Amino acid sequence: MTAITSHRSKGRPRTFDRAQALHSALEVFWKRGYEPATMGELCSAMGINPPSLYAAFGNKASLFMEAVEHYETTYWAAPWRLLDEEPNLRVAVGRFMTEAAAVLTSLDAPCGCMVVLGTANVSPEAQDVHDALRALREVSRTNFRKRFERALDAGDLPLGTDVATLASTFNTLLQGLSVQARDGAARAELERIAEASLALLPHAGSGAPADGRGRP
Amino acid sequence: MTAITSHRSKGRPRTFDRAQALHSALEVFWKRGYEPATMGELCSAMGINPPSLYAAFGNKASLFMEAVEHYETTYWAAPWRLLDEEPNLRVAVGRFMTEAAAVLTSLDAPCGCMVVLGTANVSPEAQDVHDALRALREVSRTNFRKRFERALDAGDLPLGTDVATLASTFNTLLQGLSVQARDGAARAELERIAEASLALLPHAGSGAPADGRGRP
DNA sequence: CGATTATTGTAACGGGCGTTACTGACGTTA
DNA sequence: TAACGTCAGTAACGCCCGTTACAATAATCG
Repeated sequence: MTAITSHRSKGRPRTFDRAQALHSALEVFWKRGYEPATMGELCSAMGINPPSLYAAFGNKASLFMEAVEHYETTYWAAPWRLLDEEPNLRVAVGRFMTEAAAVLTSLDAPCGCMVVLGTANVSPEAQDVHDALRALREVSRTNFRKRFERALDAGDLPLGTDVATLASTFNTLLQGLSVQARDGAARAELERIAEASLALLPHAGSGAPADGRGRP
Repeated sequence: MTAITSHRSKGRPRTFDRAQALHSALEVFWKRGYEPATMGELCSAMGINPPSLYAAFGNKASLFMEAVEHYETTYWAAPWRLLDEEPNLRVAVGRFMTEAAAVLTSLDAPCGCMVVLGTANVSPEAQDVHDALRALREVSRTNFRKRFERALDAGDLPLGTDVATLASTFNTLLQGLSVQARDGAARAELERIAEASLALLPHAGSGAPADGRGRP
């Protein structure tokens, strides 16, 4: 057999495509979650044996983290850019949430978001991985908040809008969509929820509610 | 030692309080989730040894399901009744979501909802438990939907309101709150999100949006 | 061509999991 | 009091987990 990637160093070259193996690992982790995914299952899906896996990726935790990076850039970089670049706030949020609904139902099996559900309940030994994913979830809220702050400056949100809470609310809804997707919700249903979420955005021009309560 | 519960049958009576042991098991399952909670940890918390546990509760799965029943009646029966009995829709929803925020942060450790996160990612062997909890999550949405249908009849929601999607949206938000709580969000923050969620309720009198889109 | 270096497949390692024999202790019944 | 039935504690079972020796193989370097 010949090497798939050209090697400059000495030694026997690996006979599998590292990037392709990583993508296979991603699918397993996505469907099963971090701890339920076994090394045997990963090896089968990647088409390699344990020593090859450990030589190429370190151990289970580092393989998972690399898979998460791959997941983020492959599936979520574009939606977040869309939220950022679309000038109309409501269009931006609506499209982002609709894209999210598509991503969360993109695999055949019920999946949801790997970052939200991947380490939803893990044993204490996996605390490191759990914390790393929590940091990524925090990034999601920050993305929302920055977008809403810009909208506030642009006059697309009423003065006095609590953008922090608004961002938390959308982030909460986004994470809830993962649970729905994992439970087998159809993409169309997630899209309806995505549309309904736009009602959370207060309209500029209407006075901003001081305490968030509606008129009784 | 004397028996704690009076026995009418023959044989040596058990020396521990079954209900109290169940509550201890609930706390462990709540904090850790179904599979990460080990029998050793459960036995320690319950103050008994494996044979006593198996004699009293069957096995891990049946102990978990019984703990879930106990959890539902102890923590969620009252909030759901509140949603059902409070006549004013917005007050009902607002109070329910606020109560939910309190429940989801009621334990010292980060917890979230046991039904939402308890079997978030499990190995295929625990499919039965996973399915049972999914059915319970479905009940949650049904509760919302019935309440909104009543509100529609009472004129508290505009004619033509998509109550099914509205119920799904609140259910999604509720499940997202569990992820937030598990990530260590403070109760006050969950309460702010709970208040913000009221914006999802369309006001009666304003025309119901035919397609859910806001005015551009 | 040897020497070196990395990868490969097989097979196994220690450890922790859920679960259960087994033996002794205890309270009820006859 | 003697027989019976259930519970308690110790210790172990089989299984599967993530991980790794080990020897064979295949490429590059001198």
